[in-house]
Amino acid sequence: MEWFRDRCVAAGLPCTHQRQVLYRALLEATDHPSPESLYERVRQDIPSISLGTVYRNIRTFLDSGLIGEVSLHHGSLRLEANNQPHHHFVCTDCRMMVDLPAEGLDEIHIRRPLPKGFRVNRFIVEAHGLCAACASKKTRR
Amino acid sequence: MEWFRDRCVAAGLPCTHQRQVLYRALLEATDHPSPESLYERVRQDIPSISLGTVYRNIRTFLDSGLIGEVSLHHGSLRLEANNQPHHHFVCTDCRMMVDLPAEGLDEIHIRRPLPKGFRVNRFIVEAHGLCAACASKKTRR
DNA sequence: ATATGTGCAAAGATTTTGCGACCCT
DNA sequence: AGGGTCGCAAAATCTTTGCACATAT
Repeated sequence: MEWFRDRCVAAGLPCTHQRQVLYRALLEATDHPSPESLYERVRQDIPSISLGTVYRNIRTFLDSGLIGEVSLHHGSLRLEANNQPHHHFVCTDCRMMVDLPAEGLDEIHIRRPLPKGFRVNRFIVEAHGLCAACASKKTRR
Repeated sequence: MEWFRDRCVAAGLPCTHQRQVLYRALLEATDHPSPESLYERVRQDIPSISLGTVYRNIRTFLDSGLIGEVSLHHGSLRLEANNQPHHHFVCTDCRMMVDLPAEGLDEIHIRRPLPKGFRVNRFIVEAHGLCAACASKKTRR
């Protein structure tokens, strides 16, 4: 775990005790935890830590690319009436989303069994990248 | 649009003016709108509609399966430290999530060009379905 | 006529932010 | 020593809910 200190230095971040414990909790988690859930785990090591600090460091880690965000649209509900099978392109910068018709990608085949008892109804491909507007914004600087 | 009345009847829902306008706005949208964004659009037809009604009917539509939710984890941030390429299984009932190693699925090939200027960094497959616990809960009744 | 929906406003939940004390380098 | 972080509490967002009146069937 000493390499975490190096990654902090590389990112220009002070390596505080809170950050070490928080990052370790994220490494050990296999369930894509929420901030609240992480807070519970971290409190077992640092009972005095505040939820605000958890949120603040999560944002810091995300901005430095140390961790990833699974829920690209957690900010608010996103809806659709389209019930045809289709996929999505999501811009990781501005979070805009457009449909990709199912014919645009090859069908998906499972090569390994899913966990026991799981039933899949539909495979949705999320193409993560940059939309035209955000891509040109990035190259311009 | 008269068929919307039938779908309401089928779902046991009164077909109010607000619902008709809201549903039409969803049909016409191509951008996976948020509740707030829908509210703006619907207000052009019904200036007196309230944001609460929009939220309430969105929930009603979702529960009846008339529309779909794109953001399965909008409720809160979900994080991961795993930066290996992998996919996700998401339970549409309890929203739990597990990783599926990339080797478990065939590689994804694009057969149609993406919209001009878009850059894809990564394809992530979301397998939507029911986890073991939720699946057995459903069959039991 | 009755059950359900609507508008309004308050409450709940999640996330961000301002402030003074404290820690990392 | 000095800049950034921490804990705390208040503010900002997003969403749900209780209530009295209106609407759909």
